Amino acid sequence: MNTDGNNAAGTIGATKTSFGIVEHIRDHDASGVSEIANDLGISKSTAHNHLKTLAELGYVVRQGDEYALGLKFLDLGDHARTRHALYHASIGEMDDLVEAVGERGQVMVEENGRGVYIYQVKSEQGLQTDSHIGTTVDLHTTSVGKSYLAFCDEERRNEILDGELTRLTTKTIDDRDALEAELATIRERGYAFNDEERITGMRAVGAPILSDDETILGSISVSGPTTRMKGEWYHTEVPEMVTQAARVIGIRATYS
Amino acid sequence: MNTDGNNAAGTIGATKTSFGIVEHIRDHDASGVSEIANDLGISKSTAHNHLKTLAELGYVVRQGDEYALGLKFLDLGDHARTRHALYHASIGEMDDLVEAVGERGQVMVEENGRGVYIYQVKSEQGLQTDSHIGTTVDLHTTSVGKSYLAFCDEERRNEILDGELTRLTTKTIDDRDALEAELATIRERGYAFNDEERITGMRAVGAPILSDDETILGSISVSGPTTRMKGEWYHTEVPEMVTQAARVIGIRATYS
DNA sequence: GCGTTTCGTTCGGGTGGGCCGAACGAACGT
DNA sequence: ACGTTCGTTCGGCCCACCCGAACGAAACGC
Repeated sequence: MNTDGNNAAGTIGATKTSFGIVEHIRDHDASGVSEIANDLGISKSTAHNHLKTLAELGYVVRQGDEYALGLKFLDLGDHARTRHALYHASIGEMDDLVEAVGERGQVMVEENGRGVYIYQVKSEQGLQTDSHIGTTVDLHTTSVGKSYLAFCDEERRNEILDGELTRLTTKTIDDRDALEAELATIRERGYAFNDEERITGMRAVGAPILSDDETILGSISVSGPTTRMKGEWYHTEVPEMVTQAARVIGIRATYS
Repeated sequence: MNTDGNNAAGTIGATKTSFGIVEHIRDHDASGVSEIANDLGISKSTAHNHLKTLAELGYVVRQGDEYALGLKFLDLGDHARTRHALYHASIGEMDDLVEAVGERGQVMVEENGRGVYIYQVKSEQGLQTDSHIGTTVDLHTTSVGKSYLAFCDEERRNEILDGELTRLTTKTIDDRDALEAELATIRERGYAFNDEERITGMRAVGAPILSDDETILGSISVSGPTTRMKGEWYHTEVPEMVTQAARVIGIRATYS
């Protein structure tokens, strides 16, 4: 009765269902049994059994008559990012960078062909956007992502850029050749701009974090509205500060 | 062939196995198929199938010939704590508090009878301890936990303190009556001390975060070594600052 | 106050798939 | 070149996952 057919052989259906439920709860903040059963196309009793199991394990908690995500995921998430040397190396330095620039800063690593923010520092002028810790983004639409693409292996880059380049704004670079040209420029000067390529009205400056053996660990950026990110400040001073911070973080990451 | 027997009726075994694998990876940073199969008492092929499924979902990633936790957990963990109004309310204020006191600060909420740190601010004098984001602690062994116990419903307190009170140091309050007396004191003066009750050589000052309708949302604390946490500073000045911060956070949490 | 709806939960029964053991292939290290 | 150990694949058995139906509780409207 499943409409799928996308079952790779030798995979566990129950696990997929459990995580499907978890993700449903994540996307709705909290969910009830019937709602989940309807949305996922499973029976109420099945949804109930999964939730009972997840609750017993501590991964979901009851909130009145609904279920919410348990804080055990916080522990898992922390372990996941602690693996990355870049995380420890960037913490203090990013705070300094954000203070100096006065705009939001973020640290990104690549996973499964997408960029994941593992650390984020808010600036004084708190500007709400949709990016949180753990948010994933298309690499070609951000300054952090382009920094990464510019400095990773060509082989890996081809794997990542294999498919269609999604277009998020009118300025998104969705042509592969144009993107390669942009990456060459970034590779040459050592940092990347983002001029409203992901969100209209937002600009950013990013730079790669390189280990001492030239392998790329991830990248960092600061981002703010076009009203403040402009002129000499945006084109030379901020890039100077970002690349300097990236150098320091790279060094700290290699000696950890 | 399972040695357990602890299967509550109507729960999904495959889900338990999958999360068992995830937790094994967490505890070992990275694990291989055979290692997991041995430690969990399952066959290699079963472990393989679970890992294949988890990898397909993006919750584990291959690292050479081992598996590590994927950053998808970071997203889930962030959503789990974002549910708590206390998290947003405490961010800026805790940083200020830590700067003023000069010692590490943490924010705790209760889940399943244990305390979970959802935010932590390191101080200048970086002191390494074993507590991270997502760490769980016994409530009766910390200043945050005792603050919570002192101000939550009596009914809830009885549920939580039902079992044995684990003893972590010679100073841990492991007697129920003594603990109740301590809680009464805390309730009266509005804040809690921790004098080497969890880790020898560490002291802390904690205070509850109360919503305007007197319900408790969690608690905060600052903690440092006994060499610095002493005298008038520890006994009156720090408590003053902690309770003041707690008041502000409580107000911010109710109007969010 | 009573019908109505919708919630979460429990209960069996059927069968699909999860689990295992054995075999295979590759990568080391000696 | 050998032995060991890794990850992976392949069949088959039988258990447990999934479902549908029935139950109990709570919240609604008339």
